[in-house]
Amino acid sequence: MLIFADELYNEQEMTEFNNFFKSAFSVDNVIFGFDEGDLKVLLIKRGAEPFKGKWALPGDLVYPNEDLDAAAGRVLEELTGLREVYLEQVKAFGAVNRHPLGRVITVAYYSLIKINKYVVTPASFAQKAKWHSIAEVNDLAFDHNEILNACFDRLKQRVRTRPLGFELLPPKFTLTELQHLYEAILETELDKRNFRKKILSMNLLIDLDETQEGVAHRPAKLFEFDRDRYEKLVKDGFSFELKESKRKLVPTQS
Amino acid sequence: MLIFADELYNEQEMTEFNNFFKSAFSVDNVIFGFDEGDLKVLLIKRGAEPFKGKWALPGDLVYPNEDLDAAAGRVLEELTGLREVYLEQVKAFGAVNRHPLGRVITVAYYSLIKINKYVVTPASFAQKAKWHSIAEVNDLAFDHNEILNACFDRLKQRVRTRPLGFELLPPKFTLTELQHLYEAILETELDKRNFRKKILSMNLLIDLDETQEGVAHRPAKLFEFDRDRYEKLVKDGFSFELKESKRKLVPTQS
DNA sequence: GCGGGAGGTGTATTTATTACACTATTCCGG
DNA sequence: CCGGAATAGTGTAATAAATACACCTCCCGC
Repeated sequence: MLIFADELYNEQEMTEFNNFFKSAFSVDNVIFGFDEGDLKVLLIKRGAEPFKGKWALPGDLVYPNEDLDAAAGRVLEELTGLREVYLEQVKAFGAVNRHPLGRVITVAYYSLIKINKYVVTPASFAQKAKWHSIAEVNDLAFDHNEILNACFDRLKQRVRTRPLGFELLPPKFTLTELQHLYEAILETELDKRNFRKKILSMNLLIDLDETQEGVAHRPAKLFEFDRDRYEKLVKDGFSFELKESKRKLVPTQS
Repeated sequence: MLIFADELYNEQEMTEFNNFFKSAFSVDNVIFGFDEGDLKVLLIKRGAEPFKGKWALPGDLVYPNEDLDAAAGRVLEELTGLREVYLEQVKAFGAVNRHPLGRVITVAYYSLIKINKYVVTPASFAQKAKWHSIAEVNDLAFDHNEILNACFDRLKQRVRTRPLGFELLPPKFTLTELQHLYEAILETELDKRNFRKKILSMNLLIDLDETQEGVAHRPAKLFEFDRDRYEKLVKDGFSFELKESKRKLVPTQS
């Protein structure tokens, strides 16, 4: 059977196809948070087969009248109560045998949330949700390790070129906290002076003229992300797009 | 009905789900080629409703026992006869109404082929396949404009950081041809001297000590992509990964 | 042999990245 | 109230990368 081109997508083919081929699509959401200097991911312990007892990414089948992005947002909201957070699709995973019970293609998303805003939801599954340090995650259900890695890689890439870090921090933060966040995401150490120079040169931080309280040392200044200015820059066509320095294959245009 | 977490993915739910919700998934493939100084994309004229007579990306439903990537490869091979070409998944498109006849989630891929290797296949649909200059594509069927744009953006991004251009050129090429290719992909002009300096500093080109023939001017030297060296570099952990220069948010590590 | 046409080449300037170490401020305990 | 612990905060010099820019070369065909 060749379904192709002209034949593709006409009604009869589609019905036929559906009749002999049961399938479903789902979304899986890698929910990132940042706490205690560690990048974390929210996992759910499976209470049923397959993979009963294993940790898995939160996910769900996509509803008939639901856009793909909406499904990912719903998973997030049902689990955390949060809406309007940063959410980005990464890619689809569709190996034939990725799901032991049937053919399920899943689309992976990641989201960035302020972990202190996360409230344990009353839903029954919530008690089985738990934050895991990204370094300590191992052996997830299904192909979820692969999905997690893909999402983490995407986050690493994004964070270098767009001011995403702020999505993971409370509204007021210190430069050191911000640096630790970047270090956790990039899995590397950064030079303090260079980091500050770079971040401040973006002009996207508002100096609140406030300082930390309750610390046993010189308190750090607090900053706020200037979302308005960021959005204005983006709207005016200012690009936070990819430029690279070393080993670049093509000269950057001026 | 809440299908979630614990409940998610068990057999009963999946069967139920399938019974009341007919759906399908497909792949669409943006096939890029380069000819006459222009970046081209291979489109198919639809011979049936919906969108009869409109140009569309080649695509197909994913077969039951076929990995997602394999489906994309099959679409490419059926259309062009080519295997083992560069093929990369970009993302999934899953708006509820993206397909007028039902719920179809599609996963977009792009591939890079040497256009002169493309042979018109004997299949019936082949006569309706045609290369279009990317600048002249407009008003495709379904959401295929959006898909094309996403794939083109991804290609632009990739070509800056990985030596992909060679996939689109014949085995032997001149530096000017290579530059024109990059210009077509990046939609910008590049400085000849800087481009050559950069490309040659990669050390991924083999100078064949041959020259063009049959041109009415000084013939250019021919080069070949050093695939072995490239693969060795990748294997040895040399990274062609993203680095950016201007407006970078985080200092690059040494 | 000369005119057309693309091929090929180098340097100086500007900008970005990196490396690097000490002083400042606050809290706390003795 | 003094000293120590702990983190905050700051600048400059060296290196590396990106950019801008113009002329001579070579081959063909007439």
